[in-house]
Amino acid sequence: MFSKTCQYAIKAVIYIHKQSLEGKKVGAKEIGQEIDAPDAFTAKILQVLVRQHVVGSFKGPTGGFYVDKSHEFKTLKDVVLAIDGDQLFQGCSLGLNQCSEQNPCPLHFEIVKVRSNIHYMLTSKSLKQLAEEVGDGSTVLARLA
Amino acid sequence: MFSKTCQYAIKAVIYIHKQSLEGKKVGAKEIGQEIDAPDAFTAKILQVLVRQHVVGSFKGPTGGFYVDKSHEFKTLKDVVLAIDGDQLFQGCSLGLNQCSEQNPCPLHFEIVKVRSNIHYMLTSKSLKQLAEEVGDGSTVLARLA
DNA sequence: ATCATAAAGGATAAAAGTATCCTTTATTAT
DNA sequence: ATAATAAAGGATACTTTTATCCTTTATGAT
Repeated sequence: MFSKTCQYAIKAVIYIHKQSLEGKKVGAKEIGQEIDAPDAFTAKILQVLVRQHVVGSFKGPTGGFYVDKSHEFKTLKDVVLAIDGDQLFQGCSLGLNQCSEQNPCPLHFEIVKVRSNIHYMLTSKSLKQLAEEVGDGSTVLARLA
Repeated sequence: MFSKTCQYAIKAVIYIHKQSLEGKKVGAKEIGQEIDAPDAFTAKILQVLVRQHVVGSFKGPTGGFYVDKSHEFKTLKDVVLAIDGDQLFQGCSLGLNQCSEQNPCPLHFEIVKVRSNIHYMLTSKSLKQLAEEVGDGSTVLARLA
C-alpha cells in the first residue's frame, strides 16, 4: 500500500510532531533511531518533506526538523503525496491510461470506495492528534525495547 | 496499490476467463497483446498463476491457458495473493514487526476498514462475472483501438 | 573569527521489480 | 517418426527503489 520510503516518512513526520509538542527540534539521526529507519536514508526523505513544506528544518547547532503553525493543516495524505505521489488516489488501479466512467476497467467503480476509505484514514486525524497518541502511549512508532 | 506485475496478472486472468467462456484456450502472446503487456513477461507471470492453480495451462499446438470447473472459486484476491503476496491484507501497514491491538501503530485501527473494502473489491464478484462484463463491453482491459 | 553542529546535496552501490531472449519439454498434426 | 506449436525454465539485462557515504552550506556557540 505504501512504499517502504513512505512508511518511514509517515513515522518520521509523526515523531517530529510529537517532539514539536514539547518545542523540541530533532535531528535526522535521532529520528532514524526512533522509527527504526536507516538515518542517512531518513535524512534524504526529510529533504523531500521539507521541500514540500510538510515539515520545517533549521541548520546548524540547535537545528533540526520541526513543525509550527505553518504546518498545522498538513495531514498524512500530504506525506503520502509528497513521497509516493498520487497513484493511491488518482488514475486507473489497473494501469489503463484510458479509464473513465464511459470506459471503465473492471475495478473502476469499486476502487472509488476503497480510495474514499484511504482518504479518510489519511485525513481524519490531524498529525498533532496522531503525535499525541504516540505521546501518551496509545500507539507506537517502533517496537518497544 | 498493486504492483505492475499484479495489474498485468489481474487483466490476464480476466481475459483468460473471458476466452474460456467460449471454450477457447489462449496463448501468452495473445494475452499480452490484449492487455497491453509485454508478452514474454506475461508468460512469466502466467507460470506463477499456473503453479498457484489460479489458471490452467496446456502445452503444444491447441495448447494455451484456460480455466475450468477446478478454478471456479478463485477470485481476484487469489491473483493478488499469488503475485504480490499478502502485504495488502496482513501485517503492519507501516512496517512494524510488532503491531497489534495491544501495541498498535498509528494506522492500526483505520487500516482494518480499508482492508475490508479491498477484500470486498477483490472477492465480491466472481472472475466469471468480471469476464462477462468485459465480454459485453461494460468494462475494458485495455484502451480501445 | 573559529569551531562544532546539523541539514542539503551529490555520487555511488545494493537490492528488488520489470523485461527480454534463448533453450528445453510436452503435445498435436501430418 | 517428424515437424510444428506452445508452455516451462534459465540466463541475462534494464529500471526503480532502497541505502550509504562524503562534501558543501548554513547557523550557533565559544
